[in-house]
Amino acid sequence: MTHTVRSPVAKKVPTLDAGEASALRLWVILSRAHEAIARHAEADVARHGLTIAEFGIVEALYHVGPMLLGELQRRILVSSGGVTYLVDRLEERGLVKREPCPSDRRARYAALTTEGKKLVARIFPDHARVIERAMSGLTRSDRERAATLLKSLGRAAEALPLSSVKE
Amino acid sequence: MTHTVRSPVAKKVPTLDAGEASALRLWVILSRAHEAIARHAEADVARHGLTIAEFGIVEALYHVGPMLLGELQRRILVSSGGVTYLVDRLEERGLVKREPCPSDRRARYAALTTEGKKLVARIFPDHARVIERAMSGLTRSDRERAATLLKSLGRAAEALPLSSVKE
DNA sequence: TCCCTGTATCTCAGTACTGTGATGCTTACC
DNA sequence: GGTAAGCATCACAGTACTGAGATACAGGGA
Repeated sequence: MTHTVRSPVAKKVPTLDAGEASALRLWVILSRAHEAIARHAEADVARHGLTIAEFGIVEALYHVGPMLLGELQRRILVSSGGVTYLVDRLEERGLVKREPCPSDRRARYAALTTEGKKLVARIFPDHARVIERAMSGLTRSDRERAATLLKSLGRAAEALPLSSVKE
Repeated sequence: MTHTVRSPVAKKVPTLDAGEASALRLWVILSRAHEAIARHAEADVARHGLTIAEFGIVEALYHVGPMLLGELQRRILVSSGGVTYLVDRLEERGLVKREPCPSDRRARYAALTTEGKKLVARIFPDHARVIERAMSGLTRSDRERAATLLKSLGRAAEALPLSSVKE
C-alpha cells in the first residue's frame, strides 16, 4: 500500500490514478490510526473485564437509559447474534438486565442494574481520560477538523451499497 | 458516547471537559468511518476468498517483494501467531511460499508464487477502485487533509505506552 | 568454549465475535 | 377472521484471529 512504489513490479500498476492513490493512502492511515487508538481503549476497558463492544453497550445504556436490543445493535454496530451474546454475558455478570417492552411484546429492553450503573460511573471518567491521552497527537481544534472530515467520509461510505459480486 | 447528553443520568458525568469531549466524539466518528470503509474493503476482497489481513500480506509482497515474516507482522499489525496462521493459509492455497533466509536461520521469507502474483495483478486495480468509491465522501484534497491529521493522530497514539494497570 | 540475553518463528488453546437459519409475536391485507 | 408478511430475538456452528508459552538460532562477553 506504499504509493511511492519502489519495487521491481511497480510498472504493473500504472493504472493507479491520483484519486485512487489518495484513497488507498488514506485507507492505510485511517486503519493504523484506528488500530492505535483502539489498542488504548481496549487496554483500558480490559482492566475492568470488558471488551470494547461490552463497554459500548453499558456506556450507551448509562447515557441514554434502557434501550431495545435492536437499538443497541444499530448503535454499536454488531450483528443480531452479537447483541444477544453480549447482553447474555453482561447479564451473567449482573451488570445488565432484560425487561419486557409494554408496547410491543416482541421486543425487550436492556437496562443497567444498580451494579452496572455503579461500574460505569466508576470507570467512565478514567476512560475519557485514556481516550484523550491517546488523542494527544491532535490539538482540540484539529480533532474537530478531523471529526468533520471523517463524518463526511463515514456517512458517504455507509450510504453506499457494497459493490456487488462480479464473479 | 453521545456528548450532547439527554438522559436522566447526565448530571453524573459533569467531569467531562471540552478536551475529553472532543476526543470521545472523534473516537466514535473514527470508529464508524473505519468500520464503514472496512466493510467495502472486506466485501471486495471476500469476492476472491481473502480476508483483509490476507490481502494485506499478498499486496505487501507484491509491491515490496519477499519479506521476512516479522516485517510482515509489523506491517499489517497482527500478532506473531497471526502471521504464521495467515501465511499458512496463503501457502495452502498456493499463493505464497516460504523461503529460508541465508543470513539468519531463524528467519524465513514469505514470497508470492507465480499464481499469487497473477492474483494480485488481477484484483488490485479493482480493489483500488472500490476503495476510491468508498471514499467518495471526500474530495481528493480533503482526503489529503484527513490523511495528514490522522497520521499525526496515529503516530502519537502508537508511540504512547498503553496506560498501565491500576487495579 | 560456554553461557546468557535477545530475537524469529511456531504451536495451540481460547476468545469474541459473525452469519445463517429458526421461532415467536405482531401487523396488514385480503 | 384467517393468512401472509415483517420484525425482534435466539441458537448454533463456524471463523479469524490473539496471547502465552515453546523452540531454535544469533551474537556478544567471560
